[in-house]
Amino acid sequence: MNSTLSGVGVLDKAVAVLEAVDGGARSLADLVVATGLSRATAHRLAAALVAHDLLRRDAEGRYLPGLRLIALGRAAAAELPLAVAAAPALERLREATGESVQLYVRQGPSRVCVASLESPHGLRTIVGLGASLPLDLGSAGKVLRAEPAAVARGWASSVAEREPGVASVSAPVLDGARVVAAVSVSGPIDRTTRDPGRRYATAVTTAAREVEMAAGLGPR
Amino acid sequence: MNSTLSGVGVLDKAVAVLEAVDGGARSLADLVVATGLSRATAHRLAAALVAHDLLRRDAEGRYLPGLRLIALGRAAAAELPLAVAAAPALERLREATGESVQLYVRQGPSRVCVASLESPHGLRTIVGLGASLPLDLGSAGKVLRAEPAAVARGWASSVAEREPGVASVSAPVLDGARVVAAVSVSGPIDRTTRDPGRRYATAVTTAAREVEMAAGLGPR
DNA sequence: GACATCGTCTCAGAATGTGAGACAGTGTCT
DNA sequence: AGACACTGTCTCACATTCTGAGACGATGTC
Repeated sequence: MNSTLSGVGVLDKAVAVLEAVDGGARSLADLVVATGLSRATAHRLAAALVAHDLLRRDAEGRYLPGLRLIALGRAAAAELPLAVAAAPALERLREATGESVQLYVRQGPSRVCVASLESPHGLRTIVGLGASLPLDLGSAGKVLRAEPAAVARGWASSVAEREPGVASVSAPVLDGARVVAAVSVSGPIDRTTRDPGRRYATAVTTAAREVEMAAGLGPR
Repeated sequence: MNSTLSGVGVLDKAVAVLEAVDGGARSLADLVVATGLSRATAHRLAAALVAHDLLRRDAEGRYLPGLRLIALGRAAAAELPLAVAAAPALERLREATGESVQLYVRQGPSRVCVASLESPHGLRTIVGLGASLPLDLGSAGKVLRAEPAAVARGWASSVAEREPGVASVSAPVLDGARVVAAVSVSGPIDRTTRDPGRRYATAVTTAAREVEMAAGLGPR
């Protein structure tokens, strides 16, 4: 199940417990099956996490993510200079395209959405802030993987790759030659057409340059 | 022995590391002084947390809160039925008063802000979502402590108690006789006057009743 | 009434985490 | 140039800490 290289330790188990509750309220028994720990161990770790407010219990005794996490989450978001610097450029990109806009950074074997603006349309792409998406699917994945074709052209597109009915165009945010993030526009194929690059590539690459400028980076 | 505050264990140390970085980027040496751990231990724990994306490292090698935290934080916020149910009532309260509005819940020895709407005024009270504030100061503190005078009257007020220049009025959100949260309005004394209750008590208690209704609770 | 399932707690055994110290790399004085 | 004071990283023998089977009382369900 869990595949990080780590000799099993308390911390790894505690994190497993923490991640088990991020889908919703879980009873102790649920935690046991989700983590593979023994009842005694799951109970002990959960109790310890509760003591630190990383977990809390509802009236029925089930475990929920603790309130401390919402403060830590905000600290994590605030400590992302790129996301805050990028905000104005992303806002302009949303206005120019009318579609949902996201900023992704690479995170080990996946990509994490660190900024998300939604299209004003009724039918729109929605990616939750902090959401973890696969690196091998979608235009942003190509960009973050530094796929040769994407690097050469300065942008990448995908149609119904990660999600049916959705197309997207992404451009790399560069620091020198290093890809540090991907600016992405996505929307329903009906609006984006099956060749979304034609429509949005210019706007997206422009936005990527603006982000670099605002963040003090640059392609050099 | 005592199960409330645990004797030192890995988990407690890991949490100490996690909390050390929520103020900003920290070098390993910073972590050592902040946590009191040995360099070797701090390094090992930090590395383990990085593997779980609960910590990350910037270009200079310093430790920052990890991106996984922002997803967990959002999950924690989403899992707060009270906060989501309260949103419309709080919005109405902000419109009615023109001041910043917060919802607090008790958290052990302090109170945590679980919903925060800011006043449209240029000069306004700002309380970060997830912020942890003292329970012994401010009108919301009185309410959450179930201070007799506050319970009897149905609301509490404070002037320049927690923060100079700021006054607030809070009302309890009740489930039966139990105080589950505090609805709070706060602003600069110049606007709220030195008797903020006169001005806002009705609106705040009304909002508290609306929150109870929306959350399926009630004073009975 | 018998039975299943829940959360909680204890305890002996062992696996796990621990800190001193070695190490290489970097920056700063003299 | 050297000497020095820092970094962050890693190893290793030791013992502290965590572990899981199982007992327990409460609840819930046939």
